[in-house]
Amino acid sequence: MDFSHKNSNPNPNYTCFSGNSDPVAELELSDYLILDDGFFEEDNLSQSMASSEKGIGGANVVSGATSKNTNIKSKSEEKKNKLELGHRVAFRTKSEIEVINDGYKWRKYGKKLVKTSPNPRNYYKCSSEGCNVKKRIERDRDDRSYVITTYEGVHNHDSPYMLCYNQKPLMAPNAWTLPASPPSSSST
DNA sequence: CGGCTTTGACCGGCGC
DNA sequence: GCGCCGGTCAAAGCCG
Repeated sequence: MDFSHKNSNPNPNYTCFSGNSDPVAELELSDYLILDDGFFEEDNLSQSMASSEKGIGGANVVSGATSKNTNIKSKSEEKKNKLELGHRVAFRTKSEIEVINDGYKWRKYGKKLVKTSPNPRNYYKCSSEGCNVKKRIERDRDDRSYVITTYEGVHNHDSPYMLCYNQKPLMAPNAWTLPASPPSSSST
């Protein structure tokens, strides 16, 4: 697996976390799935995950769905973007905490109790300006010690941790704080 | 005071 | 056409 893509999906085992009492160190990545084009039925998430445990590591990171960097003008517009992006990734991690620190800054915008799971599903958006990536977090309905995280979209900026990692040997306490504008290194 | 979380309401899609 | 369900919005409250 290659997690080193600049703009690709977040890696739970991020290097920069080390030495900062990071929660990630307490979890283990159990499964990693690509949900591009939505071939994956969320309703079967747990079951598919469980079965996939027989052979972990077969998924490849699919990059190339460059973010449209669209400002949301309406719900329909957003849904359209979602369809255009069509770039989803889900993975299951064994963790006591639900919010996996993946190096990006997320803002919670919703919480919903869904039929497919006894556990509430939490909705997060990337709080970085212009970045329209979303993620859903819910506990595995079969094994609540696992957290299922689904990412939707691709970040059009580097992770704050990445910046930190590139600039400093140690992470500043407020490393979350992003510069006013995304780094110019983002794809154009 | 600013940013974030919480939570109920609302909206659109889908199945019956 | 109706009801259900998932996803999102937005106001209010909380916290640093």
